[in-house]
Amino acid sequence: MASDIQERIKKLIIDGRLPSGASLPTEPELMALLGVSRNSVREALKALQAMGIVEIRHGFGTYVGPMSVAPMIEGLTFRTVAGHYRGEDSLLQLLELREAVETGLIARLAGRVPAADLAELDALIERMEREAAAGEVAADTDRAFHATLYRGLGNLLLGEVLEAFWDAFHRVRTDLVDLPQDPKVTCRQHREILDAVRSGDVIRAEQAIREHFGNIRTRLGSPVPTGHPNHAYDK
Amino acid sequence: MASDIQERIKKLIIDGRLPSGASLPTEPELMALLGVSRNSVREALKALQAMGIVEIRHGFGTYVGPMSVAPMIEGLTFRTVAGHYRGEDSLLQLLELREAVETGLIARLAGRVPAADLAELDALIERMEREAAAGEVAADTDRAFHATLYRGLGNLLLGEVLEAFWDAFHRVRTDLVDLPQDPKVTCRQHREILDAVRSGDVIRAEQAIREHFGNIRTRLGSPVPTGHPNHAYDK
DNA sequence: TAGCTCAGTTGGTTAGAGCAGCTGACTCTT
DNA sequence: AAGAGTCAGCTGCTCTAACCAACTGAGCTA
Repeated sequence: MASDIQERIKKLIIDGRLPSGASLPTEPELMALLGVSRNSVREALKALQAMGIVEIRHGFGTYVGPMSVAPMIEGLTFRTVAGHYRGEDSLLQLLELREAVETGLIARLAGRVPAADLAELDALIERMEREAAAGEVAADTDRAFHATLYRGLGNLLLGEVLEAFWDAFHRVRTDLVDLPQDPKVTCRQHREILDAVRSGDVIRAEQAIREHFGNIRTRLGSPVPTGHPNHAYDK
Repeated sequence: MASDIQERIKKLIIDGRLPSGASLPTEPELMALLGVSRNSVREALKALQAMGIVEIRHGFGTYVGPMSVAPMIEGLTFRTVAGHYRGEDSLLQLLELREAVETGLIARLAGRVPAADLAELDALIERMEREAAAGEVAADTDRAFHATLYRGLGNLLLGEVLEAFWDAFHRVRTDLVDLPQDPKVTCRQHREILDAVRSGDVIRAEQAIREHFGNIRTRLGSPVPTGHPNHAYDK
């Protein structure tokens, strides 16, 4: 009976073709509509909120959520942190996931990034160089670089997933280990990635991405795979 | 105050180094421990359950969840279904996500799949052929093929994510559109993928994966991108 | 000894009351 | 007449207290 409530609320959204931001019935209305107590309604809404399906604003109302993949960040982050504290190499796994996916995608991208994005990427590298010279590089600058890079693939969902991976990794990294950063190296690697992608050189682009991740991996204290992108059986 | 409760329960797990399946305090114990009412405890647990962080068993107790990425399937599925009903091409986007990621990964895989996995993949294709001849192909056979294929990358997290994408796509597909299936074509394509990967021919492997997804895409009623894996600016 | 029964524990659900944040209309001041 | 301050009302948030439902395990019965 209980989890049906979640399903029935989801059905309300689906059947009503409600877009993100549309307002949902109030708690008392849902009680009447679904024939359950307030408590059950609230528990269902809490669960849906955790999945990003609804958005609850205190004193205002309940709304259809942004439908982003953001909620998965929470789960990924927790999983990684918990694994790390239990002595697993969960952070490395998350990094390898990003490396594997981004290396694969860069080939589709080389030589096909629209001029507008290229310009934006140039600006982002310059911004990072300025920040590096000034001292601290804002985390958002790195994030924006990766996000803008893959925007050219023209798939909104894919972009969101990659950002989610980035966010999870970033959150875990700052929470857990204080990774030594050399902003200048990061700048140079970003520039190399951009140059390779701009020139359409697939091999070089893959190499650049791999080196970028290899750099992070090294700072993570893990051996870098030898000579080949695949490292499935290195251990 | 409210969402702090979730954080504090998560902290219990982290600080206690609790592994998946470990039992958590009972609801009354959590009330005393956190100094909040039962209702608030339950709402927090419901949210954590939705994220796969805890697992609640009626009449038995509350436990640390499996920490899988399974919960994201729920969110992805809903997002896709909702988008579909609102006239967006969300299902196509999900398929493209899978295609982009799997095409990218196959290059890392070609020629590096361990013999045991190759044998298993052979068996899976044979099983699918038998099922195809008998009539209906079990969905799990296709799922197992994709899962086994990428197992060789040696990253458990990556495998889980790919399975989550597969699951979401499968669920939406069966719920929404009754995609015409030609099991024989699927069998042939799986065999081509396996042959290419076995021979270590990266180009052919990518081509085979692309063709496999192109096949699904066509049945989805969408134009197949012309001549190049990238289709960012075809529209 | 094998199986059943029942008491105790745990989560599930309901009800009612009061708290807290936000909005919009109303009123008072300028 | 225009602006700012106030307040009534809606909304979600939290708490208490009681009972229902599922599961376990000890003890009883055959």
